[in-house]
Amino acid sequence: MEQSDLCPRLQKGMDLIGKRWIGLIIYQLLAGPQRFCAVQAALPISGRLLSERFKDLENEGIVTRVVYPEIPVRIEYSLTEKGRALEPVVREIQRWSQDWIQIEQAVVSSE
Amino acid sequence: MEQSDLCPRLQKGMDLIGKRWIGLIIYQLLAGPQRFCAVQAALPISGRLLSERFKDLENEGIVTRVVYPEIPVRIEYSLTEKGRALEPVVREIQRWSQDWIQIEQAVVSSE
DNA sequence: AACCTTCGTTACTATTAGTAACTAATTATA
DNA sequence: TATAATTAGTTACTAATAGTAACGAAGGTT
Repeated sequence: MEQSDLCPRLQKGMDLIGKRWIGLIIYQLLAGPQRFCAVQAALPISGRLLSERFKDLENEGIVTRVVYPEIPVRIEYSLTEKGRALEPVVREIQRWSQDWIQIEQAVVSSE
Repeated sequence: MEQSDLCPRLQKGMDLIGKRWIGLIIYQLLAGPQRFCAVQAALPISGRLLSERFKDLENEGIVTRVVYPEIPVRIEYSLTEKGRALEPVVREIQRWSQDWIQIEQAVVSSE
């Protein structure tokens, strides 16, 4: 494993979106800032991993975390400009999925 | 982990491209049909995983595997129509990476 | 006091990734 | 004839990541 002239930026970008849950988390946040439990409710992801992913995304400058010291504390996650710039990527994945992925229906009986 | 009304197609699509190496393998094959060792030489991926990923991609109908019984056997992997349809996704990831990812340069000294 | 909510963390198991050595078929080289 | 080389993998093993479940802290409510 010692190559190559592969563009290191593309490599980093692919590593980022080629990581479980990242795409769907960004898709969720494209709908607007959301709190932890809202994202968790929208996706089949556990709290442990969501917490880990939010930290990664903060470190990458894709997501910001804002604390509102309210009744029970409210913490909102939202996309930065860098994060919103991923919208075309998500849109293209969405389009491809609609065009090329079919859902297999459970068939009860053909009688 | 029991939700939601998330589109199952998008979920499947995200699962697919949100898997390590998949994006870069497709990026490589967009340059044209290639043999196993060429893809391996172009990416920092081991034979074991590349073999596994090609099998997955064949099962998904994204890649086809053609055997040419030549001098040493030649086996070429290429994208199907479904695979080529991922080009816009790859292009958008490429564009985003160019725009938003910077490479940290190693600095020897500032003297 | 006992319980609820939100936003996590900790501890543990299961799955996936990475590394290295090996195989089979054929061909080239010493 | 043995030795090595190439292609396309596989096998065996270790390391890293994901998934599950239970717990914790900081408040508020009953």
